[in-house]
Amino acid sequence: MYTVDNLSKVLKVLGDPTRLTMLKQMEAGEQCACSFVDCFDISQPAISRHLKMLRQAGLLLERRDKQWIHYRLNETSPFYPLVMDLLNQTETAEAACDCDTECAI
Amino acid sequence: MYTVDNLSKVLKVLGDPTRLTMLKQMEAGEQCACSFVDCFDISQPAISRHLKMLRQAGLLLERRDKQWIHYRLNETSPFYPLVMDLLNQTETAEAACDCDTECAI
DNA sequence: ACGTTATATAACGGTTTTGTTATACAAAAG
DNA sequence: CTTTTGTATAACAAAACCGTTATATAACGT
Repeated sequence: MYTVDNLSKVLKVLGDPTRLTMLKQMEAGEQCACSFVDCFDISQPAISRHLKMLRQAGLLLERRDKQWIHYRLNETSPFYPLVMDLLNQTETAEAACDCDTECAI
Repeated sequence: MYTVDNLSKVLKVLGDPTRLTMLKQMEAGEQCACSFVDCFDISQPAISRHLKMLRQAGLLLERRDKQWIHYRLNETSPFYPLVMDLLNQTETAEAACDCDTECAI
């Protein structure tokens, strides 16, 4: 069971279209931070902060590979089932977002 | 299927402890606006605005009875299943909140 | 060593949120 | 008609949010 406080904090983090789209993209698997920078029309520092909020909410895990940092959904988060449920019910981001990730491992 | 935009807007509205607690209380059935005023340590206008946000998100329906306005979950909202799912997984508000609703119909 | 690429942080500004108090409106009660 | 009770709106202030640019850090490539 969630508490109202814990759940409302996570929902607040989820309640942003940029962050929700990021999560949707990570549904397919690990994503390099640089791919988000390519996908969105906001600055790299803005991307970095959105990722930080998702991380601090415990929703993401990161893996460093050389100079690239790859983010993925944290399957051990108590909110992971909720997040997956939401993402499953959400349309794929339309913006095709050429995430061919040059930085692919 | 939700769109990222629609879902993020609703999650933003849900991402507040006061509003989430309000919804949790309405899980049990219709609630008079005045009962919320008794329950929370915020002013009546603040309560009124939280209710308005929930209403505008399509999550609530209202029923006027004399001078009292009763709110209930909108079961026809496309987000109703999601809201119920969340509420079911959330602990009952601890603050006993003497909602014996003097204003009972 | 130096420059380049990827990421994070700092500092700042505009907008939104969330509370407040004061006031208006609606309905009931005296 | 005037007062009381319940609810909504207006106007305002403090805090949070989300973007920006500038700068720092980390790791690689030459």
